[in-house]
Amino acid sequence: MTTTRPTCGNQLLDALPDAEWLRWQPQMELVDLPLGMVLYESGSTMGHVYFPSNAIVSLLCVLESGASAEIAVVGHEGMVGISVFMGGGSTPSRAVVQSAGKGFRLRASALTDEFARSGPVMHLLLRYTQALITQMTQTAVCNRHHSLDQQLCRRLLLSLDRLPGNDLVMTQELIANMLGVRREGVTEAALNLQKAGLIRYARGHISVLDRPGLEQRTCECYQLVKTEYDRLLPPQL
Amino acid sequence: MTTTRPTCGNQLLDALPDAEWLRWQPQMELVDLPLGMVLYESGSTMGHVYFPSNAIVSLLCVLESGASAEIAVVGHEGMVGISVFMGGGSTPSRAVVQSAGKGFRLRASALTDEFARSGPVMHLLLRYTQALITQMTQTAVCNRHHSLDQQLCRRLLLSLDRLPGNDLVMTQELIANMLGVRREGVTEAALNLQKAGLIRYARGHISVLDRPGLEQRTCECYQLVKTEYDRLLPPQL
DNA sequence: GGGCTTGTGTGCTATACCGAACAGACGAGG
DNA sequence: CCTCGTCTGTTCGGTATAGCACACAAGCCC
Repeated sequence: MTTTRPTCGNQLLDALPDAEWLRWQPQMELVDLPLGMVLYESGSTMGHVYFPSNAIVSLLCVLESGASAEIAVVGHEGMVGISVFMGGGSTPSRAVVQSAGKGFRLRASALTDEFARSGPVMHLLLRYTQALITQMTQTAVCNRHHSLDQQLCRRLLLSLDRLPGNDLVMTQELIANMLGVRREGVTEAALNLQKAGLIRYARGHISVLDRPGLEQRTCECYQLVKTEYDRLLPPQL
Repeated sequence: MTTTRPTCGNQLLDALPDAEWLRWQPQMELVDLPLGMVLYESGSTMGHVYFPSNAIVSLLCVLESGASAEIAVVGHEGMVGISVFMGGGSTPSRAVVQSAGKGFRLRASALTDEFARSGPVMHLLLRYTQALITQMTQTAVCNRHHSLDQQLCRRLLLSLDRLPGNDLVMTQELIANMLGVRREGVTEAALNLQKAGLIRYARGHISVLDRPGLEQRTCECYQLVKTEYDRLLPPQL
């Protein structure tokens, strides 16, 4: 019997080969990611990359007018800060903690060093980036063509997939910012879902009562993105 | 005096170091890219990658309902088929020639071989991918928050940047498919621009009369993406 | 010329979402 | 207890776009 490596809760980290894991371990910091924490501002140089374990991070694109839209969600399946290894070192978007929790932090230079080895880590990160791109593009079409009800379902499922249990902590105001719509619109959509018996919520706390119901009510975008993640990043590597 | 290498019209290819250029040259095919040609279908395996010279390719995301939206535009500044080296080998989007012209084609395996060398080509392609991601995300917010008039301006400028001269060949129907809106909406927006003296058009032919006017009327998204391309892929490498 | 396709303009209704204002309801803290 | 801030529900009017139907005009083929 070999002693198995302890899992850290982040799928990318847990998928690392042992050699890489040993190299990284001394440099990884476990950090708190409180709600609202800004990991990167638009255009800022990224000093670290983050691997969420039970936290969820939103990648937001903010316009001059202050209006915004979420372009992707990152939780225990991914990492925040891909432009560190893609090049450029910054993006014109903002990364905000949308559900508090913990995550691992690694200095950007450590990641670029690892990336320069062109080993399995590089290919893992590139496949992850490809999956992220799919999420972004599908979100874009979804914005354009699907109803707010459907988008709300999709968004709830995205959070649900990245958290244990069936409870979410998120106000309607927060959801509105993420979907890029008015708060009142979210109120209405949430009422629809509540009337249908799919969710129950009160003051920033949402309990999902009928997850299959949500999956049925949402648009194709949710499943399509999920399938692509599974294809590119199989749970068992 | 050394003999200078002939330029081929694609910025990525022209930016290749001589060593890589010599390796690639025998494998590159110059191909015709007629209007409407589908380079990749959603989910299909990519056998080649394409480097447009004077053609323009749209990356479209198509929904089950048949509705679609363009997520990015690729012309002489880039390449089509990034998922070949990102991993996976396919994307859930479609690549269609939106303006006829020529381009260079390379077998996917040749590109992955080159990529595996982890040389300057890899970093160039990754930076390009990063720029493409920016274009996708900005398009997503733009879809959400900006008016059809502004989006039409942006879209015309995108084509204009990738073609010589001031004339575009594109019907309103085609533009509507790309922007993910109704054809009638495009008619109205185009009328606005024509009344303002910015463009003139007739039966699929658009002449841009006042490019600065278009730039002024469009939203921030256009300039932001352009700036990011210039940052990541400086014209002089 | 006649008949066809393609591209463009227009007129309706329906609906989804925005903007703003406001009312109630709950929870925390003094 | 009361106050205050946060979160949610509701309302009303305005606008942008969808969906549909149709008219017209220009080019193409016969």
